[in-house]
Amino acid sequence: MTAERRRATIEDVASSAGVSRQTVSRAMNGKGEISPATRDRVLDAARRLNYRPSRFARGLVRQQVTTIGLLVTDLANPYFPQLASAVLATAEQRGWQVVVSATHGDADRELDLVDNLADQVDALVGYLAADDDAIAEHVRGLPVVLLQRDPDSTRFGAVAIDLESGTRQAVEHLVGAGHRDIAMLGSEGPDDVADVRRDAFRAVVRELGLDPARCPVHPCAQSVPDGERAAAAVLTAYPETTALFAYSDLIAVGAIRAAVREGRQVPGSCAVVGFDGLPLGELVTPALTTVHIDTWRLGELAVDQVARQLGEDNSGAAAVVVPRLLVRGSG
Amino acid sequence: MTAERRRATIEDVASSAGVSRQTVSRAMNGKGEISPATRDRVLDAARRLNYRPSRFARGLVRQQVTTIGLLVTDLANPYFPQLASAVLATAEQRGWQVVVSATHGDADRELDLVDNLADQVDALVGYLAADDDAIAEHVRGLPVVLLQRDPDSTRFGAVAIDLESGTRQAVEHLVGAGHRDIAMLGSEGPDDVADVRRDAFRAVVRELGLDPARCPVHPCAQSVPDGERAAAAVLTAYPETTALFAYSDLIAVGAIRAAVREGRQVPGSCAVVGFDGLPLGELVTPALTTVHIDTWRLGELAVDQVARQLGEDNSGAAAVVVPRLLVRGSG
DNA sequence: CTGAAAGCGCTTACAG
DNA sequence: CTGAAAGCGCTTACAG
Repeated sequence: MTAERRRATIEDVASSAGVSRQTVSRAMNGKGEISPATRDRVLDAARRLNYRPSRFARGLVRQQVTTIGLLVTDLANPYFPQLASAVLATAEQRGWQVVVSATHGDADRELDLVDNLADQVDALVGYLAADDDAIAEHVRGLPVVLLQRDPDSTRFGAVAIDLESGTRQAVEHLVGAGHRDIAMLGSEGPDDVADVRRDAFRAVVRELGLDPARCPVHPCAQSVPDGERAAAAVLTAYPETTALFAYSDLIAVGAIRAAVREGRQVPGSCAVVGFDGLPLGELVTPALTTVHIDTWRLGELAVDQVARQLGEDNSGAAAVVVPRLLVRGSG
Repeated sequence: MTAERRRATIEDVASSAGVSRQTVSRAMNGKGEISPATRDRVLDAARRLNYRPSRFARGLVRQQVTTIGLLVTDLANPYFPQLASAVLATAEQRGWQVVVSATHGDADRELDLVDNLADQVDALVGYLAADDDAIAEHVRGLPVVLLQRDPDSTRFGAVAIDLESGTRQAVEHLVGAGHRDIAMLGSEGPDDVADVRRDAFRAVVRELGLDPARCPVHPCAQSVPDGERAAAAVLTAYPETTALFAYSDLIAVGAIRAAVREGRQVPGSCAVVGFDGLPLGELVTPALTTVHIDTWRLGELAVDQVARQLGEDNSGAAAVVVPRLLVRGSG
């Protein structure tokens, strides 16, 4: 007799217990209409055979298992764990499962992953770089909630982050502390590429009556070493700079380092303000002043919106997360 | 006409395109044996109806979608993201999906989550506190790989971390630097509760001929503030201590702070060595010297072991991850 | 190249 | 309390 490869089915349990399939079903699902003796006999057989009902057969007949796909760039990026955590918790509360997938920032891969997920889940939540048409083609009617996207910019569900408000809070805070030469670190690319963050910074600079020439914007990738390099470059090119506004905490941590290395006191002779509100901001010295994004709320709102799209719930809520300045030590 | 609630089925597409179900199946699955014209017509109808084949029906008939469940304590704990990331990446390479679930350290919940996952996945990977019998009762024959568990201590699959080797590397390093008064921070509980970490530390202390009385072990929960408190307590109770060996990086970061606050130079008058090798160790000042655990490898090995248990692969590999000391600035 | 039949493993009425 | 029948939505041989 060879080792049993095949998984036990309801039929195996039924014949082993000497009953019909629907009696097995009753026992497994804790329904009434079954004598305790029979139930025990069936449950015993099930245990003995390591019987687990097929999720496919079950899902096919009772249409109520909900699984959502969560697509992030990279879980190892400190921005995502809390968001993912919130999505998991909120989904679990509703009895939903969450399949997680990571694009690693690869735009081509993104749509492949969407394809895979679309086959296996009931809704998709995530960071998608592709445009509406491309997404639509791949999700084929699957409910979608885009993270960190202006709801007006897409026909899919979306949860926005009010970057402009966050930026305003940061810059106002710096201006209130007397700063007039505030450089921004972290625009994504060259000037002719649309960049919400850079635009928000410039708008606020104008709004507050600052001199744009004294508030340069420096491109910078999203990492500590890149922040370090960019900050060093800015402080060299614009030595009169007294404050650095970074568009992510990772960049800001690098900026603190660079400033210190350049002989600046932080925040005394060079304030640094970050953006994100990651826990790691509390570990550096001085602790990072930053615009905190409530990523837990972001995840919650996204799952709520999925629920609405799935028609289980109609409570409306503005799908915008407004960041809040968190003043710690660096600025 | 009310809005269409029901999802389109293969039958809907078939009648809309004027063909039979199996022709739809052929078109959707890109099989041959279909004329281009028919295929286009079917695909058009499918697109129009937002048709996505039911994953349940499909899974039922072709038994080959593999989904694994990953159970962690809490994704927001900095120890888990990289592990989760590795599991996702390794699973994706095999074309597997990953459902993630978090226990939040709640032992009761743990088994509930196992129940849920056991219904929906083909194998389970994770941190489980429950004993073999309890796990067995809930997984009912599901392949299981336990993380950070000695393979000899369980009849399930397991990937171990050689904590003793890591501890030895750390303590030998400190002894090599001249330290004789080395306190350990982070035993889980009182002396009569089994604790691999504490035992390893004491064994190494003895092995290296240190005086156990000069190498006390202080209990401490896994967080920065707790590390701070514990370190302060130790430095007060044993002022001759010149090195702190923390059993996690979070604790170690707190220890650095406490030491600095107590007027110690780190590492000059008080060395600090952590355990885990988290990225955040590079952000603190001085950068944390730590015993690095290759969590990426841990995740890979776990998924490999799942593959073996599912019988898809038989390449054997020792399921042990040996940590490596990473000397940075703090010790 | 296309369709009629059977079956994947369950659950849900419906009889008895 | 228990079982025979039908069906969930697909795919896989098998005819034609």
